[in-house]
Amino acid sequence: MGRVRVLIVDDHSVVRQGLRMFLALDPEIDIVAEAATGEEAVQSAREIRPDVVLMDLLMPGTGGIEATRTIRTEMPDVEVIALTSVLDDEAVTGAIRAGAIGYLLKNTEADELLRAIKSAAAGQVHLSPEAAARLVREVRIPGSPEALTERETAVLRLVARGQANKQIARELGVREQTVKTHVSNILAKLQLQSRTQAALYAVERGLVGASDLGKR
Amino acid sequence: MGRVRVLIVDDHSVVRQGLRMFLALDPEIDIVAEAATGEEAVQSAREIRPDVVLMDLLMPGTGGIEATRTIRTEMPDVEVIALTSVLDDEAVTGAIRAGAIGYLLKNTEADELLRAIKSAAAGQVHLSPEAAARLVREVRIPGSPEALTERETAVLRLVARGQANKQIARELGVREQTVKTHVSNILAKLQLQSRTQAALYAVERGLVGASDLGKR
DNA sequence: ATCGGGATCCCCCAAATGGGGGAGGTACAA
DNA sequence: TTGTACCTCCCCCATTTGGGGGATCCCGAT
Repeated sequence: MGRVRVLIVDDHSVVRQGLRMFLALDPEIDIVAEAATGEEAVQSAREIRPDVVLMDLLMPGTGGIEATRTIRTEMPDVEVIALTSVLDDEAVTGAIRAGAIGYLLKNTEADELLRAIKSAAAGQVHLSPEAAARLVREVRIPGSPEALTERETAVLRLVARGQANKQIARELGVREQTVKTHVSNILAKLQLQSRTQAALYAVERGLVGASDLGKR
Repeated sequence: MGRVRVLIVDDHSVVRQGLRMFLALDPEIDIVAEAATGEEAVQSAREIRPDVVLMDLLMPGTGGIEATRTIRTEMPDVEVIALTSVLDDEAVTGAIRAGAIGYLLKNTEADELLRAIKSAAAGQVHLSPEAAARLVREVRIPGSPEALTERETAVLRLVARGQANKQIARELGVREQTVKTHVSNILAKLQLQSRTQAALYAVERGLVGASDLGKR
């Protein structure tokens, strides 16, 4: 196949310059356009149909996530890589839900960025390790359950084994109060009403090994 | 006759790997497919018509017992061997009632597992000694302590969908008091301490379909 | 240096849950 | 007829659960 045709979207021209500079060094990459806003990005994507869009998420006006969603629904063959300086759960999961195939931080090395672009052109997912970590915690499901913390996950795992707060507290070496707090937060984040629902939720997601169910 | 065509069903890929590894050593065994859920197992059985299905009972979603029932009613020529890590009366009798021809624990020796598979392919019953013991006891004592009544089963099914007593009462058209009584009796019969445990118990036994879990 | 997230604990309080009784009704079988 | 099992509902009461505050500590990032 030919060179990978790339659209760069970022509101800072310096960033665009920098990206173009060092992406141009790769003979397989072809920078076909640039955009400074979400609207421009969508417009440009419509006209030139790039293979890959490098999309900054933090932009004035139509944000990168919104632009990503529009592009992906209108042009499923155009892959979008989210490129941003911040790493937070909402941005990561939002971008992925909007249809981004990759998520990279701006401090990624040159060669990793190149690999990501080529992967995306081939339709393969490429996430920065950090972004991937965020994602696995957040199971992709409508209703956008917020990511549970490590401790909360541990508690949920025990809830899903049918244990009462008191038992969990003993097992984790904390007060029952603490467990109660965690359980409350879990229910709030997952938008559930009872520990039984939480337990079922965990089982559905395979958060507990099926074999663990018998451990009573 | 030719080699015994086997379908492995287990939600843990490690277990599948392990089983395939050491079953592949026998020249008479042919692993033709694997499945990770009850649905997959049924689907796969329909497509490839294995001689024997090695079925894990403890799986998230459609449990192994339910899958066994479906396979055996649809495809009587496909034999199912229940393979699980836990040994309890409900699982044993449930699996047998669902149509399993064998019941083995996961810690059985390699050669016994092989014998069981070949026996199953020949339509012969093969139970682990412990399972056999449970079974005779169950048959001899029909008034088994774990037999839930029809109404109790209905209640348990709703408990396993994460519903509160009040909701269940409304759904069944009775007082909340009645539901409480049923739940208490269920817990007593199954020797459990909480509704969460009851819900998990029901899921393990495939009392609720995987699709039901989402019905909240 | 400050800010925020995470974990830990506390109080109060309402609701849900679970266990112990009992008590009608029906239906089916000994 | 007399059980017996099942379903239904009730009372009382202890415990558990869940929600609302708030507080402290630690740690990592800004």
